[in-house]
Amino acid sequence: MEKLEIKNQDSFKLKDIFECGQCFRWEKKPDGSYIGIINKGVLRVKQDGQTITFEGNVEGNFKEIVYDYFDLNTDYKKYKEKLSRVDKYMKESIIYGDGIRILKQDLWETIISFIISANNNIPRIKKIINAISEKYGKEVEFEGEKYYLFPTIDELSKATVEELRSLGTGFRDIRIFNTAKMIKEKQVDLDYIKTLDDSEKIEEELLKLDGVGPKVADCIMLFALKREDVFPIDVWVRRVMNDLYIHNEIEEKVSKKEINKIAKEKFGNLSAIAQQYLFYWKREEGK
DNA sequence: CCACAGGACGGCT
DNA sequence: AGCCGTCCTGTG
Repeated sequence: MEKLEIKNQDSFKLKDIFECGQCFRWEKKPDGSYIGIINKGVLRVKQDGQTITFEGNVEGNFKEIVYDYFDLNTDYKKYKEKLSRVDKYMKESIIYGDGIRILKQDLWETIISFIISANNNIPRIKKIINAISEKYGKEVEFEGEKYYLFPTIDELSKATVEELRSLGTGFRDIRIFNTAKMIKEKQVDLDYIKTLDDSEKIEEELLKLDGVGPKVADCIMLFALKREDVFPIDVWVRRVMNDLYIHNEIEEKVSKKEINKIAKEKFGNLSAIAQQYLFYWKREEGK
């Protein structure tokens, strides 16, 4: 068991990070800490004000993995200062979601997770990902309990469509099956994608995968590849953007094109970060 | 029992 | 290019 303590950490709140809709494998424990299964192992994170404690077992250098996963080398104050100047809405949303950070998650796991997210809600997405991990992933032990890592490409490629369906994936079964196959056979090469600089080129590659449309591609690019210039548009984002900036009487009529244009104008190359604050603010408010 | 919520896709114009 | 019906499961 390894341990790392960080003091004076700003822009870090467990709830904001784990419940802003970016991740599916973190659970809150009765003592307020969170336990998460990342691709390299199991972690527990505790927070006492500005002091954060990470404990766990991971493959590789513990500190490096924690810093990388929690994006601890990025100064969120800079983002927040810049975006607060956009308008009063951004300012308010940043006060609300002050502790948000964008996690840097595993690309393969993020692709499958967000294919599952299509037309789906968070509790069910979590349930499906846990079921898939339990069936195909490696078992690991942490504090005397059993956990299951998200399956590797090879492990998940062994799944049949029928098995995937039985795990509750619904109509997404074939999409997961096809995408796993395409990635295993390197029709879409994840290592190649990681070397790409141009967001448009990355999107083009991701869209080749079955079950990956514009929204899912943007989420993958943001949550696994740290692209700050994307703008994933789901019903909530459309709702927020219409309420704040567009004011169309029929929300469904607002086109993605129009939303993207306004996002570019207002938030520039930080559109993805702005979207996280806005989304979290309005979604929590609407609960 | 029904209505509703949530994106990708394919067939249509 | 844009519109719309369909896909599955959980909730109220």
